[in-house]
Amino acid sequence: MIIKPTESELEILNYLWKEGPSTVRQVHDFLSESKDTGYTTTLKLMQIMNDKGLLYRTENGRSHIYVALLDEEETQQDLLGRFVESTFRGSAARLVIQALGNHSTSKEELDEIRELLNNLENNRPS
Amino acid sequence: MIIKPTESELEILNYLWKEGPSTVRQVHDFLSESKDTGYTTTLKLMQIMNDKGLLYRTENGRSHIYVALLDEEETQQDLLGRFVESTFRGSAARLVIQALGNHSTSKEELDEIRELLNNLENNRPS
DNA sequence: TATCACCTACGAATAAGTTCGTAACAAATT
DNA sequence: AATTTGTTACGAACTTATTCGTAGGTGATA
Repeated sequence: MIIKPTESELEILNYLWKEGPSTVRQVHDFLSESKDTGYTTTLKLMQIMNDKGLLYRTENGRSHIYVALLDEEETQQDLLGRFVESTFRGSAARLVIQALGNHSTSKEELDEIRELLNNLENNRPS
Repeated sequence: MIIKPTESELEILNYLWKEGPSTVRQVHDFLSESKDTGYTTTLKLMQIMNDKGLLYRTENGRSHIYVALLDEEETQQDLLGRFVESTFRGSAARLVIQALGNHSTSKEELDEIRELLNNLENNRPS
């Protein structure tokens, strides 16, 4: 799937990835906490996403239950690639350095990253 | 400056950050290599960016020389913050892991990251 | 001097994304 | 039975970004 979800679509996908199959009502109630848009806006967006093939839905009484059809990691990977390209002119290393330097990260996460770093270095000659 | 440059604006900013003060012609010639749009499109974009305060320009004979008014690192930082939020639900660590795992990074860069990691861990109790 | 090349200015068309109002329907409540 | 509540459908307005055509000017060239 080579689709780039829009900003609003991504918010919806994030909810579905985290919470699993959900109704428009559930998605909207969540989005409302941080956003000030009407119910029909969320509804319309999810209908469009359904048309585009980003979501799949099944009937459930008088409402629908929606599921994300895009894979979370795959989508993140794709967006990350574009972002590195457009914002860091292709340098993933510079992005990583800025990300680590300016966002709080737990010791566990830092250890996980260090582990990854060791693996990378070992599997890479030169 | 709390401005979010658009995709096209960022392309122009990237050129100006890298190459320094430039004319529309220079910017356009570069963008043309990877994009298929007319000269007046680039011109219009840079005029709009000038109006918005993203660029500053000085007269130079019958043409203009443009300079980026946004700071490169500051802008990257801002965009990175948004990106982590929208695409990785706020987890910079997950972004870093995906970035390191899927983009080729040189040994020198890996070392630099490791160095940074050590500093972070030292300056962080718990 | 006439033409050509290169520049700016800017209105306007196009495209993409977002938002909402209204209609229609069914179930639940009074 | 009438009203309220919650749902989908969908057209249309609005907003933002991108793109280009055309006009107008100036200097170099034929």
